[in-house]
Amino acid sequence: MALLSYIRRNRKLVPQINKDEALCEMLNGNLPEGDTSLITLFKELDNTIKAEDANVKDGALNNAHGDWYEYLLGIASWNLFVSGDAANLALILPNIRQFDVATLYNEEFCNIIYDLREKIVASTDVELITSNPDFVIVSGDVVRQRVSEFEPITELTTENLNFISSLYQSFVNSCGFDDIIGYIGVKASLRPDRRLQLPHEGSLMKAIYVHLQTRNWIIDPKGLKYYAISRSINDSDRKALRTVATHSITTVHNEPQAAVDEVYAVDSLNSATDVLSRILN
Amino acid sequence: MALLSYIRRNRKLVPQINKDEALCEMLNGNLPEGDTSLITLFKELDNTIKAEDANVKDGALNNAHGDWYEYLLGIASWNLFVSGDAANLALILPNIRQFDVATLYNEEFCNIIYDLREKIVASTDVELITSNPDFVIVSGDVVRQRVSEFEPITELTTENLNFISSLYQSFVNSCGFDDIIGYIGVKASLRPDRRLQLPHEGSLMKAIYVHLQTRNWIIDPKGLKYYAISRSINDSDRKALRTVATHSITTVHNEPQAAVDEVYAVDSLNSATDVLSRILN
DNA sequence: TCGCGCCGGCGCG
DNA sequence: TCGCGCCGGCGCG
Repeated sequence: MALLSYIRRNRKLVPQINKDEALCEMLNGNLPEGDTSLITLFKELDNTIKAEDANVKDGALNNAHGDWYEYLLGIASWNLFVSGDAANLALILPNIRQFDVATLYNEEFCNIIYDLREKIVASTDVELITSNPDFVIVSGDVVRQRVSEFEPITELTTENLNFISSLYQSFVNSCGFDDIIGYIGVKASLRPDRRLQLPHEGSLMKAIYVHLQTRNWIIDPKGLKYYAISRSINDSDRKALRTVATHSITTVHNEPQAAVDEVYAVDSLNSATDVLSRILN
Repeated sequence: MALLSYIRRNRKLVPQINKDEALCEMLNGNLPEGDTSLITLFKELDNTIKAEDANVKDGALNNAHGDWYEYLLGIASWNLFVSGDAANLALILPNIRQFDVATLYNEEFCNIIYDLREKIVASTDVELITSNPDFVIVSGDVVRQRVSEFEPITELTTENLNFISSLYQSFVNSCGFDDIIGYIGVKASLRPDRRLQLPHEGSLMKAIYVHLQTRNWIIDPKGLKYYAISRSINDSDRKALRTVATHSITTVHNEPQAAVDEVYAVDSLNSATDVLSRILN
């Protein structure tokens, strides 16, 4: 069937979803309505895919949900910045094998991070490992320095999805200490085990930031923010995400600091815009 | 079919696996051979179950694998202690809603942990949350104080599974500072995201321990160990699990300390015995 | 080929 | 009822 261009079959005839094409084709190139529930929408898209090919595994849909959710948030962030209603921009990041987030900093700070990693490994065989955050928040200043065209995204096309997911490349080696405002951990859904990946990531990013600050005698820094966004969040999630960044509780000198600064439920493009205007201003 | 006592159907006719019974019945009450690969074994058990009822979902099997793996490690630990070849005992822990690990400590230390949690929450609305570790390692001394019968487990029965998974109850309020030697994070398999739950847990348990030590002026403490065990471990897993406990890198005074002290691949009862004799001695 | 980071569907108390 | 903590099956570079 020609319509099924977003489901392919590999050499073993296992169906494989092309995540970008699937989203664009099923939505006919249109962004979801502003108030459409993404929980509902993704279930409908799942049903469409399963109706096309019942052999599609749940794991494939799980995988797609993660990207779809990031794409829609990435578009909301871009459009908000283009409209002039956001001071800063949230950028989708690829995985850590594809991109080292430290290289967003200019050479000076990037080298300090390299140096920190090396020294820690060399002295004690201990590492500073977390997954790449889903989004990085960069300052509007650096965005205007590095990007020249600011057109809103009004259509869901694979070109547009490719644009927002590779935008980060424009910012390599271009951020000063204050140009990386923070990160966002994004999950389509939470579980009591998986949600702890967020405080881990927040803790590590903040510990590295504190180290940068110390090494450079930066007095009274702005601080690094780490936010979490999911389609649905309950009270236990909120409580767990208030977990302390452990580097801040061993001495009495510092106030204990949360690993995740704020947690937001975002289940539609409208709420994405609302939440991002709070985070990005 | 009468044989299917370990697959039940709820009111909506959805099949449900009784995890304990399933393991015992499928293995006919026998422990796996010492050199049987658990990866292979679990796949065979999955196939048996799916052959009985094709509607069993992968999620149900995932859930069962976690328990089966813990049961077998719990039995190996018990038998090792009973045989006299282990100084300490690793106990299966339930989830955090069912049991607060802090209550394993005697009243004095338990109250300090309560106090720490309260003060942190009251002062800064920040929490100290992680999932319960899968296993706690308690000293042989306290085991001999609290348990009177030491029979090896030679059969897989639901009674025996119930025994090893509720043994922890014997140790409530009975551990001094040095009687909780450490914890073990156990996962049947790892993924690059899920494996980070282990350093998070290790980091938090160690930060709490350091706090106990500080509050009690304990000089030169033994330290708290956090181990990780999985059926299969690759180089990236090992590297990620060497991630630093972040509380140990903010000051120059302490040596950076790993959140996870050692990582072991355990894919058979024999290797379980080998690894546990290293951890528990 | 494999490492990354994705997430839903559990059994149980 | 729901919170806990379980984990495999992805699409992609």
